[in-house]
Amino acid sequence: MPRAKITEVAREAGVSLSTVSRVMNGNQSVDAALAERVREVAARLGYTANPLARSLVLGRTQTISVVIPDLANPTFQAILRGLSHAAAKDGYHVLISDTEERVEHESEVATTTRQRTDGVILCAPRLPQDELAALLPTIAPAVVINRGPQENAPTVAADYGTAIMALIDHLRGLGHRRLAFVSGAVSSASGEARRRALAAACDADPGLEVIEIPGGVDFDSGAAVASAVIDSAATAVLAFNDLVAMGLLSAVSARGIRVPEQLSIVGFDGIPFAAYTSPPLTTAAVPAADLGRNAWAAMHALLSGADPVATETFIPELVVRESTGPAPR
Amino acid sequence: MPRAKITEVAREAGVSLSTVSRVMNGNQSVDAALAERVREVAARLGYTANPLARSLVLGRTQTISVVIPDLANPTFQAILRGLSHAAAKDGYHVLISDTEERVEHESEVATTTRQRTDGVILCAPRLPQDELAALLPTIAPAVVINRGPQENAPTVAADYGTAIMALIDHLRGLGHRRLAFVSGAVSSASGEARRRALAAACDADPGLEVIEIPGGVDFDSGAAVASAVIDSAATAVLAFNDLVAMGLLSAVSARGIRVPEQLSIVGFDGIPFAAYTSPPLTTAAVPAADLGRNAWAAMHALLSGADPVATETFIPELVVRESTGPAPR
DNA sequence: CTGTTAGCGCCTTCAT
DNA sequence: ATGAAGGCGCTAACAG
Repeated sequence: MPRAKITEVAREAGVSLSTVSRVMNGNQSVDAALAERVREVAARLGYTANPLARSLVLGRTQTISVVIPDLANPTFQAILRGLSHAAAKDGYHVLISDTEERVEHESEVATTTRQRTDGVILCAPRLPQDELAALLPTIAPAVVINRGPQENAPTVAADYGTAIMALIDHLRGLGHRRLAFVSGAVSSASGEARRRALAAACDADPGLEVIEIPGGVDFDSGAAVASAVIDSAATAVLAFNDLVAMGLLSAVSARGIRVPEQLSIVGFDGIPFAAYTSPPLTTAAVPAADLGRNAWAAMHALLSGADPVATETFIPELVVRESTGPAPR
Repeated sequence: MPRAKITEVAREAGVSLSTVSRVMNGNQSVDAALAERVREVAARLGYTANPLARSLVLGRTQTISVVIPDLANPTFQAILRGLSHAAAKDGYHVLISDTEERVEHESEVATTTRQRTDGVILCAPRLPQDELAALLPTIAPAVVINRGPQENAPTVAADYGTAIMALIDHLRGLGHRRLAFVSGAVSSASGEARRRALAAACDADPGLEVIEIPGGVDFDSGAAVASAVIDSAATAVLAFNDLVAMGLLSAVSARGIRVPEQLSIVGFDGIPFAAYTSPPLTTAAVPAADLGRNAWAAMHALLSGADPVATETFIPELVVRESTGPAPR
């Protein structure tokens, strides 16, 4: 019960505030014996410096703000986890904000939370680039996750384009030529990256065809596009993420379609559960925890005045499981 | 960019600090015209009161601390999500701490984070009751999740006992008499509740047999006990949670055991993914987001001086899916 | 080496 | 209705 204030410790130990403060902060310039006495009194009183007061005078809170769009999404959860563990290891606290996919609030949340923290790590896939660019300088130091390189903040991101390529190559290798792409309903940074990669793949291989089917980002939206996918006559489908893939897999299976014999499905993200569907999902595993860990490392560097890398990129790993197989016929 | 301090606003508006403060806090005792002018200047300068300074003088931070044992666990994630959404709605921030299942740190984390927040919501299933009891008064106000009623803090919990009963009744109804229980390796509050319910069921029905198999709390530990489960000759198994159930389901399936024809499996928690395994998992759905929401409500009441309910209990819902079926033979 | 004196930025009596 | 002054609890010059 850190009820005790520095004043009481000082009085009890018969010294001045400054001395107590020095001792508590490990300032060597205090007589050893005196320091020991102070420490003892402090211990006896259960004294700990009030972090708020320290923050006010020191100008730092030992806390960072993390804003993410959706705590229900396993990928963001993993990012948060890696981040929070890493920050904790360095003695930092994490203030978490879930914007619940309401893009209009992201800037404000970032700004507001920034005031009570030392910096913000921003995961805002759908925030328009110009807004983001305008926001960043006002909340520095900031680190951005899963967006292209930024003017005013280091960036930690997965390379969605390359991962999509790997997925496509995998499918092409299996003989698939007509692909469906269930895109996230909303235009996100990573969605764009996916789309670009798809387009590039089509350009490179005229025999390849990709039908884009608008969808969402969760189970339900995956299930919802089942008909559209089937109607598309595609032999393989790239889902926006594993959640969508799982919803889709479940829905098409329910309609008697066999995966992968009649339809191959690939997910994206590599959430742990993707290994437990039936059949297990082929996917591109985004090292989300690493993203989080590295986002913290970048922030830590910023906070420590070290010069951080401006852009860090992770290549998702292609994980081939049983939801993909040779193209039918 | 809330760079502006109250002093600048005051100077710019030609008034005193106090006036600005009053205006910003909606204190009516300020001349309307003057107030308007101040507001305008404040807006122009992008002024916002420094939350840290306010916290220091006001003695409240508008932030609560949430400590949970494992951010990788979907149930805790859901709790956090419900909690954070509810708190945000009331204008509160959330400082999140993941103790990574290191029970020895839970007290300290709670104490430390309490100092920078207005209260702590504690999810510490394995913290010994006496330690918890000793801790609570020192971190008040506190709210405890998923533990028995506490002396010094309101409690929000799922009724594990009743849920286990429902699961057992379901299995008994299917003719199962020899059950395996894959217990979490560690003794947690909810683990005890499960065990008690199991024991009670055995007492009530001498024909019922329950073999306890020590396990963990995640996929891998579920897979790890596959042999033990098979060797136990049980016709149905209650997994500690859905994760364990999934790992187990996957492992026994790989050994050619058909679920539920040869072995019924039930999980616990009702994580979203449990619906997507093959076969989909019968489970007891803990309303985790509700737990979180209500934990916040309890904290909010505490913070507002309202008298909160001391103990709130949620009954998990039995969700019957295809992983359970009639006992073989 | 230790104590005294200023603030950090804001809110709040207390006067006026 | 407004301003001046004190203090929230602590750290950091600045003096001794």
